[in-house]
Amino acid sequence: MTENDASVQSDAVDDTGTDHRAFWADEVADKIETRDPAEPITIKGGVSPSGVPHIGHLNEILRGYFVAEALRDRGYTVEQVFTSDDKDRLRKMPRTLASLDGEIVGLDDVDAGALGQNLGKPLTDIPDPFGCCSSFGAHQTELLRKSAEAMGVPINVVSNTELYAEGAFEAVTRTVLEHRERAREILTDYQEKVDDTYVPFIPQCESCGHLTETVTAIDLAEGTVDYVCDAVTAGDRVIDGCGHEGTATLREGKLPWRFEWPAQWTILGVDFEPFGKDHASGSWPSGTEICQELLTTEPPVPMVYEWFTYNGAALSSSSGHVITVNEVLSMLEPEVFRYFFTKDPKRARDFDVQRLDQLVDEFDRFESTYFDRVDVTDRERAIAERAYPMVVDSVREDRVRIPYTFAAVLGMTDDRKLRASMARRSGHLPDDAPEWVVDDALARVEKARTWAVQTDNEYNYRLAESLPDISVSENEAAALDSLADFIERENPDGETLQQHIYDIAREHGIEVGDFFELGYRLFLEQPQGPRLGPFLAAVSQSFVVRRLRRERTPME
RNA sequence: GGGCUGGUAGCUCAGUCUGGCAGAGCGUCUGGCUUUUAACCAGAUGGCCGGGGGUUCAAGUCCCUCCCAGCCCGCCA
Repeated sequence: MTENDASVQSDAVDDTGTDHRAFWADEVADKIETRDPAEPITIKGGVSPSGVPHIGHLNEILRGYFVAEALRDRGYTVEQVFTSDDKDRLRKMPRTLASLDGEIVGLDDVDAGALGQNLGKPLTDIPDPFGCCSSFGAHQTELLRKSAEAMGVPINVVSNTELYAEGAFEAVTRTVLEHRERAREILTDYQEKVDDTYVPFIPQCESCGHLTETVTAIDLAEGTVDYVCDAVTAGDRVIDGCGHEGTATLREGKLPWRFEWPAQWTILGVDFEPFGKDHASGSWPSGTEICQELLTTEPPVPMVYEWFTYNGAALSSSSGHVITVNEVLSMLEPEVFRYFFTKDPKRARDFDVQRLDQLVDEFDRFESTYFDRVDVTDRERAIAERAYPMVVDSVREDRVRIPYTFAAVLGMTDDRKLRASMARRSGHLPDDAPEWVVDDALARVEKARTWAVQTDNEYNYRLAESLPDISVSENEAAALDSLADFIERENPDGETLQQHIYDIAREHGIEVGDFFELGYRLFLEQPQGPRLGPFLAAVSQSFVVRRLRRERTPME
């Protein structure tokens, strides 16, 4: 995230002398570098902000981020821009929406009519159903901006609508219309339904505000097109036009996506852009051809990324199967989620919430690799050396990570002191750790706790703050008292205590399993739990003793 | 139908561009005093590298072919 330590700059040139790079972002950076780009180097991403922004959209930001960092590390000035393609038409109702604080809501909870009555218009010409932004498009763009911010990626968010309004597209639009014959020819190689009537400009009806497609005349001298506001098809449905016949300037409308994308490259001078596999065999090749033949500019260095799935199924804004950046960051530290994006973009990846612990463990290992604390392959080391500094806010070797599942266990109490002391007593936090290390380590507890609650998995315990209502036999009572005495007297470590629990159970003729269960019920109000000895050893001694004696004193 | 991208251990994935002993983590199993108890440690287990064919001294890796999944070839991104 910050300046890299010069000592870890890795040229990653292997001993065969070829320029194979361990980290994919360096391979991309190589390609950009060989084109001798003007500074600042421009890296772009972008989405049409019509549904709830989800973690898949983050590819457009994070993939570029790592390339940007790789280039910055080589001394280049890099600007990362993100176009919100907010002049796009709203073509159907999203199933869910998100408030500015990332809360997902159904259509019932907002002024859905604001959207429904405005199908066919640009997103930025539709009122915000939440009423908080200047338009629905602005609201959606703000969500994306906040996602990038939450991920700690500095990007310049550019509104497409504003680019049109300030005339940034005008020259390119003119060029495209001048060469509309050639434009049509190019497109027919990629799309079947491009016919003689195709015009690469979509005017906006001055009467109803819809983006319409029936252009009847083009006057380039005047810089206008005439149109009829006919119905347009959007997906499987038809959006009616108002029938108005009018004239639009080249700013009063937009380019079709296939032209808009290369136009953005040209206007913004884009050197690199990552895109999803949906573009790979469609708008990317047509876009490059349009760039080179019509606009006589060079398309950016491309990179295709595979899509994520979420809990095994495709992410889909329209169906509502989404997980937002906010939701992820309630369960993961930002650096862990950034780490997720360092993995090979060409690989389809599932974001599996049930197994977030695995991702976090992997991150911890990645961190340990950087600090040379684990035995790994050369390749793993090379990637960690390169990518780790880009992933964390600052490189600090004395940082301590509590294992994620154990952090979830610590979430059994809300008491910060108790969390810290349990972490210390269990050996996951050094006694002399400075305050910032403790804060940092414990930051994971809330995240892991949220994960445990959300997935309701086996780490979702709650420390019973008051004495659970359970009955114990005389025999069991004696055993519990004896255990309490032992703990009070010996202050044993976890393993000693674990051993002693067995001994006491046997001494009192209680089934070992039953005695453990009793212990779990007493402390967790559940029949099972973590290894009881180490667990009780980690909790405050006086609390444990009182609880074992079934005293109704409040927790300290 | 045509094209693009993937398919490696039970799971998550490295390794494929540039051919050289099939890898890691997790899980599982076993052990850690007479002990089922989710956090620890040690060891072990784990594979038709999607199938088949070819090139090569040597193929997970290169070539051909087939199967499976996703995407594009309408709109939109």
